[in-house]
Amino acid sequence: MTNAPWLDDDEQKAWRSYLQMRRTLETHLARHLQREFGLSESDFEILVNLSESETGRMRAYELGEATQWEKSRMSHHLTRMEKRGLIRKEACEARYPEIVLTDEGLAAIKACAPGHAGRVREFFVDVLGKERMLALGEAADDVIDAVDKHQRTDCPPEVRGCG
Amino acid sequence: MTNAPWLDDDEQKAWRSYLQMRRTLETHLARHLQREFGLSESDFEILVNLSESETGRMRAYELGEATQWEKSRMSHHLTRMEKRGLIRKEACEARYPEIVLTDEGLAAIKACAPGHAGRVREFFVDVLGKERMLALGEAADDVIDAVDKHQRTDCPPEVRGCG
DNA sequence: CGCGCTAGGTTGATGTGTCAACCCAGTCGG
DNA sequence: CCGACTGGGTTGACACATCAACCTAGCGCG
Repeated sequence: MTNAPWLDDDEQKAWRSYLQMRRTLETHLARHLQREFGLSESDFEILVNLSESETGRMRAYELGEATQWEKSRMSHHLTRMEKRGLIRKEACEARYPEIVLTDEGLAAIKACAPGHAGRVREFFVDVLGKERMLALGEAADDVIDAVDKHQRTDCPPEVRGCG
Repeated sequence: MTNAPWLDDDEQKAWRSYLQMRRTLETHLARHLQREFGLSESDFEILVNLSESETGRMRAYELGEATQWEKSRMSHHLTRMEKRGLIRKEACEARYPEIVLTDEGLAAIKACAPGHAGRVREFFVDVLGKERMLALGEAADDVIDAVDKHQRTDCPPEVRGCG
C-alpha cells in the first residue's frame, strides 16, 4: 500500500530478526520466571542487584544506577515489592531510606537463579556459541555507546547531562 | 551476598550487554515515536502491517500471525487504536470483522516512517556495519528457532501446537 | 436434531512502565 | 537569615501487557 522510505531488504530482515528475538526471548524467560516463582523480570533484576551487594542493602539511587530505570519506575516497583515482602524500606541515620533484602527475597532469588541462568545458557549462550556471543556483546556495547552519546549531545546545551 | 550458580564472567557480560542494548534501544526509539508523533511502538507495528498489505485491511487474526501478539493484547490494542481514529473495525459478509487503516492512520505512518527508519539506521545499521548486522540477524534467527522448538516440544503431548 | 467441541474474538482484573507534577532537605548566593 | 535551586524520592493518571474467563458461529458426530 505504501512504498515508504524504509530500510533496504538486508537491513529490514536483520532488524526484524532482532526485534523478534527480543520479543521471543523476553516473553519466554519472563513466563518461566512468573509461572515457576511468581517473579517478574523486574523483581529479578532488583533482587539480583541487592543479593550481589555485600550487605543486601542499597539506596534506591544506587539501584537506579545499576538498572538504569527511571526513578518513578523504581519507586513504584519497590513499593510493590515491599507489599509482597521481597524487600523492606528501612529508615537510617542518613537522609534517605535503605532498601533491604528480606529473608523471603533472598530465598526467592536463590530459588530461581539457577533455573533462570540455565535458561539463559540454553537459549542464548549455547545457541550462539562463545565467539558469536562475545561478538554480540561487543556489538551491543557499541549500540549502547552510540545511543548514550546521542542522548548527551541531543538536548539543548543548558540541559546537558540530562536523562 | 550470594555466590549463586549464575553464568560465568564472559557469559554474564555478554548477556547484560544484550539486556542493556535492548532496553536502551527500545526506550530511545519509543520515546521519539511517542514525542514526535504520539505513536507507541505497538501502534507503529500495527500500522506498518496494515500499510504493507495490498488493501489496507486485514483480519485481527492475520495481524496476530504477523506480530505474534496474544489475541487479547491485539483486541485491547485495536480497541484503543480505533478510539484514536487510527483504524476502524468494519463488519463484512464473512463472520469476523476486518481491521481497516483509516486516512488518519495512513497519514500517521507515512509521517513517522522516515524518521523512525532513520533512527534504526543510525543506531543499529550504521553502528554495526553490514557484516555484523547480518551476523546478528542470523544469530537472532537461531535463537528464535531454539525457543520455538523448545516451546513446541515442551508441553505435554496432548497439548502440542500450543502457544 | 442436539450435544459438545473448536477457534476467533472480547472482557475485566491486575501488574507494570511512563510522564508530569509534586515534596522536601540541603545548599548556595545575596 | 531568606529565597531560589537542586536532586532523591513519591504520587496520580494513564497507556500497556498478561492471564483467565467468557461469548458465539461453525463443525463433527451420535
